[in-house]
Amino acid sequence: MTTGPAKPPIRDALVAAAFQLFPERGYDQTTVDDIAALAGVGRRSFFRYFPSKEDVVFPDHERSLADMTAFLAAGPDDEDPVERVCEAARLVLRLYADDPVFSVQRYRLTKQVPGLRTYELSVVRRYESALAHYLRGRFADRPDNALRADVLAASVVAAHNNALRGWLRSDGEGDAAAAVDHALDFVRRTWSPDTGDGSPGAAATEPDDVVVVIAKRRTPMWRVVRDIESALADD
Amino acid sequence: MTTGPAKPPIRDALVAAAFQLFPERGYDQTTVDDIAALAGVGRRSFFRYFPSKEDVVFPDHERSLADMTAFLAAGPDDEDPVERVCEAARLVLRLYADDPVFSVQRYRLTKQVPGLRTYELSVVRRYESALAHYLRGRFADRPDNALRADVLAASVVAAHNNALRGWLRSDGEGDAAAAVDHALDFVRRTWSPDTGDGSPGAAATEPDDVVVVIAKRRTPMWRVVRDIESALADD
DNA sequence: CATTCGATGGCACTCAGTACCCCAGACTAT
DNA sequence: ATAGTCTGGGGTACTGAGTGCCATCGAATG
Repeated sequence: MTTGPAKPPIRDALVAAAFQLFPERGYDQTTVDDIAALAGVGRRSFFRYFPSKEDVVFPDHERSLADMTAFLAAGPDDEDPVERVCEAARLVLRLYADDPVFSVQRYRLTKQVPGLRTYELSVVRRYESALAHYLRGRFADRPDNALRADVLAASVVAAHNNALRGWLRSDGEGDAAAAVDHALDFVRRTWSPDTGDGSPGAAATEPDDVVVVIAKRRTPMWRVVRDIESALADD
Repeated sequence: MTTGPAKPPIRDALVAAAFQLFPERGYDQTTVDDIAALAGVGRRSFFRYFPSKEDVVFPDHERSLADMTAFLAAGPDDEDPVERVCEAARLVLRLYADDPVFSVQRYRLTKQVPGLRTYELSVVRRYESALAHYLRGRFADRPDNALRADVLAASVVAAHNNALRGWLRSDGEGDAAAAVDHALDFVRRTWSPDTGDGSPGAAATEPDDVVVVIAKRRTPMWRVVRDIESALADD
């Protein structure tokens, strides 16, 4: 009875009705009354399931956002935060890739309805804020931790969106996972601690409990901290 | 000249009326009729000057966006694109910093009205798109130019917003230009080694002195950072 | 003086979103 | 069983944003 196939809940009926009417008449030309009528419910019930007309276009983003924050919170403390947020981005992508038909349909809609584009922005922003919040905590012991967190979160989201949009433009034909992996790899390369030129040398090879760091004055603080951290790490 | 005093006073009156009423009654409790009535014009005229109620909160963003795109287009081809977009971000910041009272007032408003936050997001997005479009062109000869452009544009915007928000939170008391310079410097440094164009900033930091730090393993990070910071400080 | 044009006000309309009340069915206490 | 009440949906009326249409007024122009 719980998973009866002959009883689609009202919520699903509303989503189905909306995505039947939107491609036919267009988003603006479809009223909430039309959707409710086609779904066989009263207009009032629509707003019981969706706080606004726009929300029916993103029916399960609330759950997805909750999933992502839970995923971030469940991360072990010794995991590289950069890896963790990249994995979180992959999690979101999977939500799109698991239902390509629906995702492409929605993409076409949002592409040509300014109001939906704006709404989608606010949705994406919440993901970005969740990432930034997580990173602020993980970067708490670094200078400029909020700035670092905001910029990295924005970078990850931008890379994710770049790959996702490319995949959506191809009608969901290509390999979404590979595309997002490539994009995230780009971000990871510019952020991962690679021993570059001019960085302070860290004599961490000695097995005793002392680390000696030699840094030149006016070395960027992030380089110093980065190398200290890797030198202090127990691995 | 085109910038003569013959500007429509109605528009300014509407903005003044809106920003008088919003703090009094709140944004949602202020109707467009109220604003128009206080400005001494008909309700219909409000929508002649502003396409929506939200637009009156960002009266000159359209001009600002045009300024920024023009600034990007006017850049010489031999200039480092990273520097150019950073300079463009500074341009936008100046628009806020030039009128601190208005900017702080608007910040307080957008902070507590979800609809305005969403609208501001769409505004910021247009700046980011303009930056990304410019960078796509400048990165045309590199692999992943679109990805590189999107991520860098997002980073610059995130850094700019981080600095701007900090300044706005302090009621416009601190040095906004210095804050955004610091934030943009962070972005520039994480991108300079990767862009590898021999940016002018890289050679300028010719270290002349050396500092040695000795730390024990598992020392709290904040302690290490504090000592390093004071040792590296140029005083 | 008549005309055209641009800017404005007024009116009426659609539609999203909300407040309030009603109704039907299910479950429970007596 | 009868009454109480809890829940989920329906219906009505209202507010307010945004739009289309037309009348008006004033200035520039013939």
